[in-house]
Amino acid sequence: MELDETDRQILRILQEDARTPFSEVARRIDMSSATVHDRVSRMEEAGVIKGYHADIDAREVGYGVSAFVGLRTDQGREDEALAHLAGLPEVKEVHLTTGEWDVMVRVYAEDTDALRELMFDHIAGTEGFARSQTMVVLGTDYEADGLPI
Amino acid sequence: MELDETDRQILRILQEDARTPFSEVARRIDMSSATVHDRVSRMEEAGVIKGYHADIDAREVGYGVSAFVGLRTDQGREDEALAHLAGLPEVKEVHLTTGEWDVMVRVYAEDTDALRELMFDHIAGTEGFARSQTMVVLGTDYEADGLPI
DNA sequence: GGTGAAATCCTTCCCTT
DNA sequence: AAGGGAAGGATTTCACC
Repeated sequence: MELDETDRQILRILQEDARTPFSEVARRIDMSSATVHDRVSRMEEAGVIKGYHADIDAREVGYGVSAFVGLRTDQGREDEALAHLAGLPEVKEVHLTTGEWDVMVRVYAEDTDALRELMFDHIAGTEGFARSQTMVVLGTDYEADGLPI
Repeated sequence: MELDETDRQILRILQEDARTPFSEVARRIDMSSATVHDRVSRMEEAGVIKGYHADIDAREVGYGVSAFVGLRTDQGREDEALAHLAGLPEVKEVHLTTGEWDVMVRVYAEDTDALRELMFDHIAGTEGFARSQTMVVLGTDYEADGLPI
C-alpha cells in the first residue's frame, strides 16, 4: 500500500499513543476526523496497522526476569521445534536469524527458578535443538514506542 | 501495585486490542464502564500500563530488514556508548545482558545497504564497542500480542 | 476529502453498599 | 474501598456530497 505524508503522520501519532481520539488526530494533522477514520480503516485493512496493544510493565504482572535465548536447530526438525516454542506461554517472540543462532527467542519468566525450569524442561532439553545460550536481560536501557516513520 | 483478577482481565483485553472501548471491556467483564475507567486510570498511574501503541508492519513503512546486534563494550565507556545507541533512529531497543554479549540491540533498516551503513558507520565502528555480531532476522515465526496475564 | 447526524462512548460526580 | 447510575459533552461511524 502507498502511504502519503498524511498517513505517516497518523501512524506516528497512533504509534505513540494508540488511544488518541481520532478527533484529536484530526486536529493535529488539520483534517476532519472522518478522514482520519477512513485512512486508519484502510491502513488496518491493508495490514499496515497490525493492531493496537497496551504496553504492560512485565514486573508489575509478575515477570521478574526476561531473556534472549539463542538456539541452534537440528537439521530436518525445524518445523516441529518452532511450533513447540510458539506454544510455550513464556515465549513472546520467535525469530529465525542468520549468524551464530538459527533461532532467537524472547522469553519472560516469574523468576530465575522459573527461567531455569523453562530452559531445561521446555527448551534446551527439547528435541530439535542442538545448542542454546540464554542471555538474561539485566536491564533495558532504551525502548522506542515504535519505528521512525 | 496489587492486581486482582478483574484488573488482569482488563489488562488481557487491552493488551490484545488497546482501542477496545471501555464500555465493551465493561460488558465483557460484567462491570460498569465507570469501574473500568477507574481501574485503568489507577493502573496507568501506577505504571502497570506503560502506554498504548499501534503495531505497524515494518515492511509497509519501508523497513525491509531488521536484526539483532550483539555488542561487547569497552570497560569504562559504557554510558556514552549506550547513549549513542539510543540516539540512533534505527535502534529500537537496547538491552544489557549476561552471556556472550554485554548489549543486545534491535535495529531496523531500509535494506541491507542501509543496515551495512548503520553497522559500519554508527555502531561497530564507534568508540566504546570492542566487538559486535549482527544477526539478521530472516523471519518472525511467532510474536505474542503481550504477556500471559 | 468533507459534512452532518445518530449512535455510542468517555468522564465525572455522587450515591450506595 | 469499591462499584454503579446518570448526564454532559465528546467521539465514532455512517450515508451522502
